[in-house]
Amino acid sequence: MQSALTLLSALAEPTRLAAVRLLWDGREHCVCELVRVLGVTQSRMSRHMAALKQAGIVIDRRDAQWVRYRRNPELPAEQAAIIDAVVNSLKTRSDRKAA
Amino acid sequence: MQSALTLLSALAEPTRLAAVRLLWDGREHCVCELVRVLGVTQSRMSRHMAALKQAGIVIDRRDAQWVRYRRNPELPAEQAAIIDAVVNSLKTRSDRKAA
DNA sequence: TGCGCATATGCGTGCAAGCGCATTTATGAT
DNA sequence: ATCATAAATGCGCTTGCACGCATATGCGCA
Repeated sequence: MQSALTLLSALAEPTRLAAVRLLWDGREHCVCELVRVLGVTQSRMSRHMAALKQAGIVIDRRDAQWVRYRRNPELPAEQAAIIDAVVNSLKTRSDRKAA
Repeated sequence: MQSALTLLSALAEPTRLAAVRLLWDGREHCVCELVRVLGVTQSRMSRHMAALKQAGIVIDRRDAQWVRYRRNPELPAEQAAIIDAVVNSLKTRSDRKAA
């Protein structure tokens, strides 16, 4: 049950959920981009990305002065299914841009 | 995004997640049964069930001195899909009884 | 070497969540 | 009426989380 709780806790926060939604396009995104798009402070974004990484949801890669985050390709299928369902639920109506 | 966050926050707590797993058999369960099965105090269980009800995940029904909870049949499909995925992930290996 | 951009982190603060205990409220049985 | 069982709730406490600010670290370029 622990892994499910870890996953759910990681997703149950607005900034992190928004970040996961963005990262779920399968591509890489640097922290500075997320900061710009989501309109949050840098330290806040950095910490939340560290939390998502800690939860095993994303992985990071250093690229010059940037750190690029992306969806963890080794995420177990059962957990990926949960996130897919969550992200899918965000596609509904006004959720496309609403906070 | 709010409804997804509400749902995720409700599930991201051990006692509530355990309760949801039990209730996801589709049948009714009174608080006293959950207290016994999950081994938690009565006030704790009562509050957590109130939280799940508040989140729209379950509904309750008074039956004599008991209050019977069950899965909310009117839960939107996108949200039900999330919970289904979560509950399904709990079926893996040792998660059957582990806390 | 020195500068600038990107990212991480130490620190202190405020707030919300979860808890147990005790009590109250419902309901039914004797 | 009294009592027993079930459930909810007021209260106070503790803890963990998220936050911003300031600073440190990593990296490339001039």
